[in-house]
Amino acid sequence: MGQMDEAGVAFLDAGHDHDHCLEGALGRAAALCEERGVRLTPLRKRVLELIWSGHKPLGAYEILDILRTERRGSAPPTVYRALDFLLRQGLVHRIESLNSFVGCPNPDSHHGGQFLICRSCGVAGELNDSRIDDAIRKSAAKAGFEVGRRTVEIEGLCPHCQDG
Amino acid sequence: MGQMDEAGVAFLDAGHDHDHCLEGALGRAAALCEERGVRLTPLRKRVLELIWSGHKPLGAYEILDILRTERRGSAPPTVYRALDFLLRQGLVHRIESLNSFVGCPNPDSHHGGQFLICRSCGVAGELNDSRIDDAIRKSAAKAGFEVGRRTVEIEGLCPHCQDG
DNA sequence: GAGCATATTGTTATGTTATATCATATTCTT
DNA sequence: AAGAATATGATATAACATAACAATATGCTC
Repeated sequence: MGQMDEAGVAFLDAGHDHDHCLEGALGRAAALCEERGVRLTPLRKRVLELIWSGHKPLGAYEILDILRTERRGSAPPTVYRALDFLLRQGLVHRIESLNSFVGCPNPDSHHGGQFLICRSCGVAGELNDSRIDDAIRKSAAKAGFEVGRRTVEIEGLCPHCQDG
Repeated sequence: MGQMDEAGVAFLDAGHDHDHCLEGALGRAAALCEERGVRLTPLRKRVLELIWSGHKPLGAYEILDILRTERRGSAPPTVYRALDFLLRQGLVHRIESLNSFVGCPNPDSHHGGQFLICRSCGVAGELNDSRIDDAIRKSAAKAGFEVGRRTVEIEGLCPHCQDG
């Protein structure tokens, strides 16, 4: 699996081993939670797993539809509470422009994600380009604005979908 | 009223004439629609006016609550249709992270806006820093991604709200 | 391991945001 | 004036999210 550089993104990983990526993500998540003394319960783990099972952002109700087939009594709060936990731990990101959620490949450092979202196939790749962040910080500083959470979501066409 | 530079933003305009800003926006909107052969009907104009009546992004249902006091039969589609029109004409922007809408100070050129949004007072200032856009374009190009709509929303504290 | 505090999940209800659909009315074109 | 296209009225429902309280599980102290 390709190593991510500063601006690396999933789209580049052609010979991408998806199962390995999922297992890796779950393993890192478990380790991180252990380290932090927070509980990655079966429910939370399952939701994270569902989110990581593809690179397409998943809506809360899509997750719920799957959970309902597995756990009786699943309801919207079931999902939203698990998502709250995963968001707080930096294990998933919310894509504002899609009301959806994706796994975070770098959960160690809390960061606002930058996303490239393909309008054709729906895949979302996370970018973490410090130059974008620098440009934002400089521009905000010029306006005397103290920067908090950043939302950067770029809709467009991924390399695989540009041919058609 | 302060002239906007490349990265100018409403927060900087201390001796800011608000009514003039509103009238200016409505005037420009009317001229643009005339030019484009599209109709800025009374309803659409009123919605735009409501959005421009403050610098805080307005939710569709906030707009609706006001419309209901003015036009019998106002309903969600009334608002969303007007918003669709205004968005298509570039007269307003949608703030994804707030599910809200703000007026666009530069409706001539279609562009994805960049916003600084104060978590304390709620005011949203539009930025249009080409360096942020350049950084995004470069980073996307590196990933082979064809850039479409950009969503850049920075939550934080505006100069006026940093004292407390 | 019994008792207690805390955290997690179950359950029901409701709030908020957005769209589908069809009817009616207005405007533009010829 | 007739017909096409656009805009609005009206009703219903879909999609997204949270409030509030009950029940259960977990961790801690003794």
